Amino acid sequence: MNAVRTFVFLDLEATGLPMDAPKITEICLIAVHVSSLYETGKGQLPRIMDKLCLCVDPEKPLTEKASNMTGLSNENLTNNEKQEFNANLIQAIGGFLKRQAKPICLVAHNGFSYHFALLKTEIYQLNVDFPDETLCLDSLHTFRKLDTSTPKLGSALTEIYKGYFGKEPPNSHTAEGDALALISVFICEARRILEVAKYKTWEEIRPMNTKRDIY
DNA sequence: TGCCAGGCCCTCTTTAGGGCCTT
Repeated sequence: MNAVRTFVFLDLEATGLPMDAPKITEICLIAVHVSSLYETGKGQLPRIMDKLCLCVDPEKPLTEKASNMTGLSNENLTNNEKQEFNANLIQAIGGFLKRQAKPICLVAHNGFSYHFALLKTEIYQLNVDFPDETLCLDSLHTFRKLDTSTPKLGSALTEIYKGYFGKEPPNSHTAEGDALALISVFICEARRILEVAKYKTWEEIRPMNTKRDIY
């Protein structure tokens, strides 16, 4: 396997958790070249980042908790005339990824069980898919593999961030805010993370359980 | 009618159960 040249940090906001058969309400992809991961100091963000952030009409009600947490609602998404998860969005993501140096690795916190799985479910419903050679890395699993004795870290993204920076991550529970927080902590441990990283291919990602009616 | 994820990790484990993490 060729060494990853671009890490694309992914965060989704959605109508709920997997038991709610969620639909995406916001997606953010931030692409960072591997050289920037090594050259950026702790507490700084890379100067060169490509960002794609899109709000999405989920076409189903948000749970109250999800709406309160994210600040997104069916009302404000509709009032802003956001489109559903459709071919335009897939085309935008596809074009964004094509601009990045390959191989590409998507990174998300709890990605294997949530973000990648949900994104794959939504993409499948449009009868399209990402290239199978796209790699995926779950930062939740990866951080748990690290020796976190100093500082003592929880494994939630906010806890990991507080462990390194001693404060709450800014703009938490917005897709861009969480993606940037993930980049910040990833940079703190980039070399160690890449030593223990266990990648999956996009093909290996299991879609989120869809046995319940999602419409 | 009721339906309530799932992969990973830890331990009071391995013939299992429970908690974490994501909105």
